[in-house]
Amino acid sequence: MESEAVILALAALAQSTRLDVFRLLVSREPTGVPAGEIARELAVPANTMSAHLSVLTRAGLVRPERRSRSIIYRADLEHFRSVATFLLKDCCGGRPEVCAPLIADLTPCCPPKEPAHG
Amino acid sequence: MESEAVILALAALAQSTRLDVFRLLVSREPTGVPAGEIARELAVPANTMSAHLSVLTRAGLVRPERRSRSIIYRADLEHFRSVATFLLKDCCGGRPEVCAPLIADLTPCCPPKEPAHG
DNA sequence: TCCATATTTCCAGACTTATAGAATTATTGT
DNA sequence: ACAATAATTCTATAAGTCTGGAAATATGGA
Repeated sequence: MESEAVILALAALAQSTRLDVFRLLVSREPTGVPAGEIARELAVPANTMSAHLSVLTRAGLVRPERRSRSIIYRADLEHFRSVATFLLKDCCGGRPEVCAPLIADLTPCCPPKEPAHG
Repeated sequence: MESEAVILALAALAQSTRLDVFRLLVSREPTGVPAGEIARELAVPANTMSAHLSVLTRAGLVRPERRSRSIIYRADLEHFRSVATFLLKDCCGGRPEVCAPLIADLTPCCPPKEPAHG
């Protein structure tokens, strides 16, 4: 991942409406949400929301797909993960003491795949 | 962590000079680097750099400490980690399939503490 | 006190972002 | 073709950011 792409993603998320949109779309994976409904749920005018969705799309964090009259937006979790990876490796490279507690913190919600016996 | 604080941190890192500063300071932990040297190494005028350092400081990502005539800046890795945790739990809550590969990706560089026998 | 060093604050200009009204485009049904 | 629905683009305004020259502030040494 290029640092230019990371900056684009960080800038996209560094705005409260857009952070809310991204969280909403993550919570609605894998179904996605039409643009109008996003605007309604977050109480933002449709055209303003359209501008925000365009920023998130350019940043690669969401992807639009037309379905009949609606345009369904979905979070691109792969892209988000690669941004997070860049950030953490940047920080972690040579400094395990930083990421180890983060992994410890994350593991309870994301258990590494195990054979089902416990 | 408040989402307001996260937005501040994301905005601070969403700028190439500041991302470079943060990376530099992470690589120079725990010694830190004086403001003037940061400016020199990144080829940015001192007053411009001062503005960027102020943004990073307000965001909680770095901390200044005066030592004689110099002001030494250090990365605040704890704060950075709590930003990363917020972002990933936001994404991860209920969706282990997102963070599991990230943990897998991170683990080689940040081995969980083990008794020394390997 | 006077000077040099290190950094910040003040200020202004250029640029970018956030917002939303009005108009436009795309799709579907009658 | 016409109307209704869904979303975007056009446009303008207000607000915020980035940059760096000039001035100001803090520190330490002679």
